[in-house]
Amino acid sequence: MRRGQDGEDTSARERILTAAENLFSESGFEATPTSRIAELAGVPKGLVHYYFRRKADLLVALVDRLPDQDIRPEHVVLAGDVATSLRRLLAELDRWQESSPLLRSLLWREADTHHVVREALQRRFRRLVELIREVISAAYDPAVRSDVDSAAELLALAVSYQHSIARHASDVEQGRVRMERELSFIADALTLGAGAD
Amino acid sequence: MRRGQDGEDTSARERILTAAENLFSESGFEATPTSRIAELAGVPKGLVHYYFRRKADLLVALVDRLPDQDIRPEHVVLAGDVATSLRRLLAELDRWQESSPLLRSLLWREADTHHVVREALQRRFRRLVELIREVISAAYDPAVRSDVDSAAELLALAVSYQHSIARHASDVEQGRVRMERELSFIADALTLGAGAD
Amino acid sequence: MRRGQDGEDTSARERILTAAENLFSESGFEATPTSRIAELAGVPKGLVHYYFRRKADLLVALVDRLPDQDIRPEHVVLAGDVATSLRRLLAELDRWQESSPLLRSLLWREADTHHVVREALQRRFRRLVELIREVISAAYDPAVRSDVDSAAELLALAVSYQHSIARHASDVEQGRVRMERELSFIADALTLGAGAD
Amino acid sequence: MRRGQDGEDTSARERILTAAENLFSESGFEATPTSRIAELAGVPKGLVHYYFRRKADLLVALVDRLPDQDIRPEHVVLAGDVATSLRRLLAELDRWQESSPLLRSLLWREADTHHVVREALQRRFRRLVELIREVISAAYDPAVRSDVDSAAELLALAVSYQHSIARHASDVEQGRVRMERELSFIADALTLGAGAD
DNA sequence: AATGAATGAGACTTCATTCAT
DNA sequence: AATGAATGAAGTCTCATTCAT
Repeated sequence: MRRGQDGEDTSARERILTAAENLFSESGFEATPTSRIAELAGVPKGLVHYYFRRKADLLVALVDRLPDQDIRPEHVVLAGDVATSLRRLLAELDRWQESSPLLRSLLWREADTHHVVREALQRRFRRLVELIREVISAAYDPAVRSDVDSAAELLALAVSYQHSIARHASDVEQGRVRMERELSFIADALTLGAGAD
Repeated sequence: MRRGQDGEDTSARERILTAAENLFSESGFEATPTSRIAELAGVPKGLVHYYFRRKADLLVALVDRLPDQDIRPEHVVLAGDVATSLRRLLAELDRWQESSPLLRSLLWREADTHHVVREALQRRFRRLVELIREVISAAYDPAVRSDVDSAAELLALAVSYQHSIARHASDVEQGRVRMERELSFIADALTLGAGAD
Repeated sequence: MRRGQDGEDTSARERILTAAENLFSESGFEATPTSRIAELAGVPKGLVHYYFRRKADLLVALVDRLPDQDIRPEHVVLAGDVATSLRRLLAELDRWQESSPLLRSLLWREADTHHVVREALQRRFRRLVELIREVISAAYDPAVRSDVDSAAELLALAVSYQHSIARHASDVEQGRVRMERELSFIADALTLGAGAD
Repeated sequence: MRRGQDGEDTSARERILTAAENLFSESGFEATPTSRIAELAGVPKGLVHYYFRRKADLLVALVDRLPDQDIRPEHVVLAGDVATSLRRLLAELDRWQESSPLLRSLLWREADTHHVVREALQRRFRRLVELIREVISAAYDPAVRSDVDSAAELLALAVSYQHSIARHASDVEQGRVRMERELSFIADALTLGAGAD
């Protein structure tokens, strides 16, 4: 089952986690039996509990496995153009989240009852706000501090909320349009706010 | 049936729904046994299923029972003062949501797997956006249409999101502060945007 | 609900029994909830138990309601022609059973566990054998007694068994053909047997 | 798993099936709780559903387990003596059915509602008719074809019906006598029929 | 290391039956 | 006489988890 160092044939443990991620996202943690995880991962039922003694351990491992948000602000910032900078950041985030269907719903879902998840979620949200704030600051020098914070939070909300309001194929494009409008609104607000000072 | 004489003593059916609302909010739909609902409502287990054949019917009934958002924009709008108008609207919303712990988490949680809930949630979100938009429009005449839409959506997100990021007692105040900042940001943006046209 | 003396609108009690008869025949006694009986009869659930305190009482009442086998041998016998006489008897029986879907399956089904039913079934089978025997005897004088008995039983079996082997529309005709052949066989046997003595 | 050393101690799965067979025969499928099956088999309740996900699967497995009717006509036929040949066949069948209390009642009982059972029953009945027909044909050459068919069917009915009319110990002997009479009747009919041709 | 049989607690649900009205 | 709310026992089935191998 295991390959030399980073073989194509992912390890059983990894396949279990991926199966769990998909099923949890689809039906929620409680409604997903470990047997279905084993089935989807193509491993015997016993192996799931061999690697993860309790079902909740899967959640913990899933959170640990979340990819680090390694976007460097420098790579997306276009000095003097807040709107474009933010647009590039969002594109980057999109690519990065694509790999994890988990993020879009599971995290928000289970945050209420699993504190491991809640903490991860809060951490990630804070990091997201920070990232946006950095991009705005870098792209737009004279910004008033408090303005930047609010703008960052609002945009972070817009990004995060994608998952609940717009969940089905048909709504994705609509969600994108909405976010573009909101991004413009915020960017304009910042620019004008500065000019008005 | 269990009324004393003033009919104030809520009916068994109602007690069951309230128990379900609280327990679902606390632990989620799947993780809440109907037996615990019966227990909390103080009724025999069979009665829960007498009124609600399947467990999911409780969710449907809960959604049906959601109080109508009967806030009239006229009551909160102060002409010419967008920020204050919005503040008054939010205060109104707060009072109105207070009665339903359900709203703050359950709806968002179960929207993924229960389409009845998802639809209700979307309906409510649309209504919320609309309400905010109306208040902004009423308070601030020369507003450019598209600006208003984005502003309304962003604020609606901020209001709605309350539930996930800031869930525990200690965070409530913090959330309120954040929302006040965001509200100001949006109101300023609108005012300035108009001036800049 | 009740009409004067024998009005068209059958009494609630009768409607319940008919509903029970149909549902029991279809799904068996155990698998039929009294609630579905009430539903089919168009009466409130409570009324079923008002008339029949225990569910098993329905079975008893159903057995009591079985129409008496009031076929008079004289009416079907053609002296000297056993085969035709039996054919006419079977036609008569057919008409008589038509009214009771119950007979064709329920009785046999529940005989094992409900002695009321078993006794009724045995009574009816004995009466059937007797009837056939009488017809044969009347149509065919010199018959040897033991022969007649066997012939009667065999034909009774053929008649009774209709219900299990041939149950669906398509098989009914086939069943009729089979019975006609068996009837002829038996009639021939009797005739020849006599001649051979 | 529970084998001592000689593998004679039947497996848990087998014990469950045997328990189900007995209880179903006794009280019918619907009226038998899986818990009582577990109890009689001496296994925990969960194990019944581990092997047979749904209760109806027990019925399917029971039908699959039915012993094949491997009686070879050659072994019972005495050329030229139809009655004796048939008597020997019936004796053979008796011995073979002895092992399965199931056959005598359950199959007929549940055929109405479980098509798996109905199909098995029909298959077995056809096979029984065929077997009898073969024995008659082998023992009695000049037989007219249609006669043989009817005779075979009638005797098959007599054999099969044993289960309902004569169910209790006291009736068994009586049933045997009846069948002997019917067998003789049929055998005579065939012999005479041939002579009369 | 890995597996699948085994377990038992407990979930949802159905239902005959009772009873106040 | 008639009803439908109410009850609780019991049924089927699921599932996380353990364990011998």
